[in-house]
Amino acid sequence: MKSTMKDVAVVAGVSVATVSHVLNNTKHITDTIRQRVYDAIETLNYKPNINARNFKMGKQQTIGFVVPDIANSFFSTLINEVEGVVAKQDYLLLVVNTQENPEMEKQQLHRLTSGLVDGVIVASTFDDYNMIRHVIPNSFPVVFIDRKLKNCSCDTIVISNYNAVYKGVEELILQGHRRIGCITGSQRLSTLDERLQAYRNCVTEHNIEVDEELILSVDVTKKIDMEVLARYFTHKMTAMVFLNNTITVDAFGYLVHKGVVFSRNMDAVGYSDAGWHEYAINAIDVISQPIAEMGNIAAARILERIDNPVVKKDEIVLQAVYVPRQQRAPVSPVEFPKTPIN
Amino acid sequence: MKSTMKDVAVVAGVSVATVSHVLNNTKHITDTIRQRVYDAIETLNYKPNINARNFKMGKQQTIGFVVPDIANSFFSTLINEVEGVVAKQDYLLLVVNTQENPEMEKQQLHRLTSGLVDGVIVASTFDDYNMIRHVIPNSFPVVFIDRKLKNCSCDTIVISNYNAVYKGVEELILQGHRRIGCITGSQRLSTLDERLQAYRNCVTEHNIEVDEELILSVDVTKKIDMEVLARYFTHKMTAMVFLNNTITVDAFGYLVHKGVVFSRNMDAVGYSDAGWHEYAINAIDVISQPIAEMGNIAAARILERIDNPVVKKDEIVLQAVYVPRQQRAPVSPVEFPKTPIN
DNA sequence: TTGTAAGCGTTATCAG
DNA sequence: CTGATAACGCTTACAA
Repeated sequence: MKSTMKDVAVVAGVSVATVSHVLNNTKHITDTIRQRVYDAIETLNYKPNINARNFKMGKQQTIGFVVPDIANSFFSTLINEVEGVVAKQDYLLLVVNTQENPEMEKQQLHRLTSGLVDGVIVASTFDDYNMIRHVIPNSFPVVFIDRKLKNCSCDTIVISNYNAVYKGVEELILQGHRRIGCITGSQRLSTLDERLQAYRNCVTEHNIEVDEELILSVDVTKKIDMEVLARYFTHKMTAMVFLNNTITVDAFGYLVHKGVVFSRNMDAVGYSDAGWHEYAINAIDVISQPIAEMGNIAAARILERIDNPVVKKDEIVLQAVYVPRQQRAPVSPVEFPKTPIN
Repeated sequence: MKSTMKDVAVVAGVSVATVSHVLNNTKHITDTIRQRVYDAIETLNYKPNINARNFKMGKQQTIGFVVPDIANSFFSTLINEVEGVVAKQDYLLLVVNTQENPEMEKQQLHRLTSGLVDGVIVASTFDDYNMIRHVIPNSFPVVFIDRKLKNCSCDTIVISNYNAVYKGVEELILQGHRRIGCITGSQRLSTLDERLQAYRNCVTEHNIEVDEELILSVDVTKKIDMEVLARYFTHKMTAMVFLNNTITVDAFGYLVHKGVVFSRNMDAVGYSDAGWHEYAINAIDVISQPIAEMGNIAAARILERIDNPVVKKDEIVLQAVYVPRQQRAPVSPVEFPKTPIN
């Protein structure tokens, strides 16, 4: 049977108040009594019921982090960043994984916000706050991250990739490329849409017609099917744009496997993030997102809102940056890869 | 101000008991009253305080999962598996990340087990239960996973890699390789030690002297430093063994980058897991761990222990399997890679 | 310095 | 079918 504070009090021959006070250092207690209490705790193997405490105090010292895909390195680095910050303030970060499933996200948000955590950071799969408004108590501390929701008056921290992608594509064009492929994803549209739009705009604004066959949309929660890639790469593109980290890893790996040597047979700009080895970063241009910064800001912000709840929309937009590879090897732009790709 | 059940009762003109009953479907309530309650809930925007409920019930419907490195695909796939199982039983899986830090693990275990969760699955950084015994209440439902602890009478589910690694190394030897390098990690020793031991034993038992220079130990929580790899690969090995997934990714990437073509210049056996693209799996032999099975078993087991706490050690050992690549290209065994590695 | 007792929001046991 | 009310384990005025 679990022992309670009352048991401890009895064994120590004091009152529960005293026990509570020695546990929380909230009043000065004689050393002798203090010792008696400690002894009693020891013999009873007493552990305070944190749940009773939280209930009484109305505070949990926990923060929830809702992510759509825990296996994506973008989110796992984010998690590590956030954890680093909140742990310092003695908060426990509870991570829940929605698996890109809106229904799950709703349920999990509901549970987290009804007493499990003091505040929650959400990388949502929804694009409209009205879809989840009813599961979140009014003025509950929430920070949305990575994706902006419509009709939402919560703090939101996102990364704009428009300029970076535009710059990256433009660079490819300036190198002479005309057939530039682009692989995007079908999920989390608001983030990927912006990037795809940058690609489209950049191409068009450089007087190249957008060839829809060069645009491939894949399920970013799965590995890309090799057959799909094989079919796609028959379109004789001389350069590629990969619109997120998992796409980059998969497509890059595929192409290398097929004998493509980047910077020679083909140019590419892709996403780096964690999980990447330097060899790849040196082979292609990358777009680097300020993940650490976003994590830090989100963590700081949620802590602030917990301390000081306030109904105020505050939207922070960080900028991804385009990082060209160091030594861009000379490349004959319109030349088709020497090693056939298929 | 947050509204309570009492407020709802007042607005609906009923008693708190009634409100509770309509909320929990625990007694038959007239439709009219039921509707009045629903209306009151609606107008007050009432959400039950889950914390008060949990406190009262002594049950959380949550399970904790303590992992050392959330960014490692081994653990993230495990998380997804476990989540799949427990979610079906209406449990919320709370993932906490210890970042391979024993002190953090201890604190987090302490907090989780003192009321936050009903049971906990732990991939521990400790190797001795006595180090954490005092933070876990007696007979609290715990399932250890991936790593076995000394002095521990909890359920434990591990994967034995000895046979698989032995088989893999043996295969390399049978192919004619004599200088077989091995990269291992300095953390989570009990798991990696077994694998390293398999390597050593296999080599020795085939009358090859173990060359300590061929064994490299790296920090598995970081990317492997390229300079370290460069130095290491001067030792003219003709085949490699990579003892976990992150090592495999890093070293494989490095070597490919340096122009090595696996199955031609070099043979290797490594770890696959998620996060891998097929191109790599086809290039080297892999050791495949039954991650999904481990996750499912662990989840089922913790649920069982929560329902029916029992002090009984039960140790389950799953077996990793060696999976040779399909078409092993002809390879001149002792030939040094044509492309210099450095 | 220590003890008494109220109360946090629910659930559940009784009566009505 | 519905309503009082005790109880869960703890914190915290306030009293002694």
